[in-house]
Amino acid sequence: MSKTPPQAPPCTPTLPGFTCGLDATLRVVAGKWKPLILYFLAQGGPTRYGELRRAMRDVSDKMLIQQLKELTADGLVKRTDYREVPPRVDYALTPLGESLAQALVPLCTWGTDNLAEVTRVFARREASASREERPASE
Amino acid sequence: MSKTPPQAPPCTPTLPGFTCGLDATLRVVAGKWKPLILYFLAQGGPTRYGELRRAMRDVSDKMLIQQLKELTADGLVKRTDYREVPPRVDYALTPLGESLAQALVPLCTWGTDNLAEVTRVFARREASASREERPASE
DNA sequence: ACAAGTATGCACCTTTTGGTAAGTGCCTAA
DNA sequence: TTAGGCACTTACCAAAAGGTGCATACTTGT
Repeated sequence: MSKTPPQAPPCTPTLPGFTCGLDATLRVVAGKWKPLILYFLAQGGPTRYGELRRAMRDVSDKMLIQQLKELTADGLVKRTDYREVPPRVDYALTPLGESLAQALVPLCTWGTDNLAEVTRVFARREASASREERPASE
Repeated sequence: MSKTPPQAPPCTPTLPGFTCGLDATLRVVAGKWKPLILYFLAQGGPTRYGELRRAMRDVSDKMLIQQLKELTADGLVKRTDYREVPPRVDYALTPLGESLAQALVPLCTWGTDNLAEVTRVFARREASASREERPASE
């Protein structure tokens, strides 16, 4: 028995509109930046918009704002607008958001632990990607 | 200065091409079906293509095949082709894939635990979505 | 006066993603 | 003979995701 399905994890099938709990979660955190935002907020505590923005490089204003809005609407983060003269706003996790951030920790750990393999994977992907673009030799 | 990161979780910043471990992981499992596939394989052991297909309703051949291909190329699942007359192929997790599946467990748990909230979230999303489509009343 | 920073909003556009439908080759059941 | 299942493959398309850049309203710094 080389592979023994260890034990049935809590992936209850036949839920309302979801395939399973994982499916439900994934739909909530779908979006290029949401998990990162959650995780970021989980580490630094309440954070101002600009800080977040600078911390997560490669994110555009539009995207960050949009994702923050959704997370807020979904009750995962709380937005505080101090209604000051130069605008000041900060974002913090709600309890719900915090619990989700906790659930993300193993993924982060996995990524760090297997960074070597992941890096190789991406090297391969990009290699084949560029091969497709230039069918003719270098 | 004012902001003290409480304790540094395993989200090592300044990695090769990734923001952090979480970022790395997310890029590997990006794709509407990948986490589900991994999770599914983690539960059921080696599975034939058709079984997977039927189990994950709402997935098209194109998508399932494509994602399985990528997962295979990325070393997360192993494809076994029995080269039989009516084609027979099955898929199983590699050790790497298995470890990633483990890391997904908390997400699944979160989803099941917070199913009520998640469901509400989606109800709200769809409500506002339809409101946008039909600016004028129902 | 002018640039810059603050937190957004908005219009426009490209890229990516995902879906549909058809086809392939081979075999079995009716 | 026709139908259907298997495990895909391909071409074509629509929708979603995401990016750029400009605008806002106000203040501070030069």
